[in-house]
Amino acid sequence: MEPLPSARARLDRFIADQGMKHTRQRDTILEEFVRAGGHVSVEDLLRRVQVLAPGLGAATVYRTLKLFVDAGIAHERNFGDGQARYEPALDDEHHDHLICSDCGTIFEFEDPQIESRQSEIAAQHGLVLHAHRHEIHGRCLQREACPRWPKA
Amino acid sequence: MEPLPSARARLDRFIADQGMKHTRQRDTILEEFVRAGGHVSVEDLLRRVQVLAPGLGAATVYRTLKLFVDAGIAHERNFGDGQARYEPALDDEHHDHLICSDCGTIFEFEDPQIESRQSEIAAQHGLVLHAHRHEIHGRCLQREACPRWPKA
DNA sequence: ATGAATGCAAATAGTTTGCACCTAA
DNA sequence: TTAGGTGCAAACTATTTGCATTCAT
Repeated sequence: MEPLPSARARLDRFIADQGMKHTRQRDTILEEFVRAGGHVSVEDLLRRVQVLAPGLGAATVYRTLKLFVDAGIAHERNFGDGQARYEPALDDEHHDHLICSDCGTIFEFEDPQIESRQSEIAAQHGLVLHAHRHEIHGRCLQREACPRWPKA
Repeated sequence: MEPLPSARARLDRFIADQGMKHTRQRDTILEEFVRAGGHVSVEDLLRRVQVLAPGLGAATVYRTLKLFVDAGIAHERNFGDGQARYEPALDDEHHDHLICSDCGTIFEFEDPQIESRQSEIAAQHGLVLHAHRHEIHGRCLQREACPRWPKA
C-alpha cells in the first residue's frame, strides 16, 4: 500500500498546481484514509476522522475523496451495495477484488493471464482497453479458516 | 436473447408457485422488458411501458423487476453510473460486458479462459466461486467504424 | 369475498450543492 | 486581503415503503 509520505507529497503537489489550499481537514482525512488501508466507505471514514476532528462534516469528506481521486491518490470502487468505497491508489500495481459473500472479507488479486485476455477481447471489438472492473464473489470453503466468520 | 414465450412461461410458473397473481401490468412490463433487449434502466423501461399503459407507476416497475430477478428471468447490473440496469436472463449462457466510454455502446463477451482462471483464483483464497462481475471499459479504435459515435 | 397488486405520495439512503462564515496564503 | 475551504442544511437522485383502493382468483 502506498505510504503516507508519498501520498501526501502527491496531494500537496496537486493542490499547489491547482491553486488550491492546504488545510488541516485534508491532512486529517488523508491520514485516516491511508491508515484505513483500503475499501473504506465514506461513512466509515467519516466516523474515523471525526475521532480526530469532531466538527468535520460529511460534505468535506465527500469533497475530499473526490479530490483524492482527481489527484490520483485514490480509486473509487462500487461493489453492488449502494455505497461507494475508496482505496489508496498505488503507483504501479493494479488489482481486482475477490469478495466473500459469507463474511464480507475483500481479498485483492491480480492475474496477468486475465489482464492480457482483456486487451485481446477489447481489440476484437474494435476498442482499446483503458479500464476494467473485475469482481469475483465466492463463499468460504471452510468457515473455521475464515478470520472474519461471525463467532457462533 | 430469451424469447418472450419462455420468459412468460417461467414467470407464470413462478407466480403460481408463490401464490401470487397474474396482472396486466406484469405482462406489459415483461413484454417491454424483453423487447428492450438488455441493459435497460428502470427509467427507460418506465418510459417505454407508459406508452402502452399510461397510468402505470414507477413503484410497480421497481417491484416487478425485482420479481423478474427472483423468478430468474432477469439479472440486475450495476455499472458505475448510479442507476441499476436489467437484462433478460438466459437459461444457459453467461456473459460479461465491454463498454465503450466514448459512445456508450455495450458489447457482451464470454471468455472460457477467464472463467476458468476465476475459479482457480477463488480456490487459492479458500473460496468457492459463486458469481462474478467483469467489465472492460475501452475506447473506439476508429470512430468512423463506431455505429453510435455522435455525428459531428 | 379476500388477499395480493397497484398507484400515489411520503420516506430513505447516499451524495451533492448553496451559502454564510472561516482560514490559508 | 481574498480566493478557496468548511460546515450546515436544504436539494437531489435512485429506490423503497405505507396505505387506501382496485383487481384477480
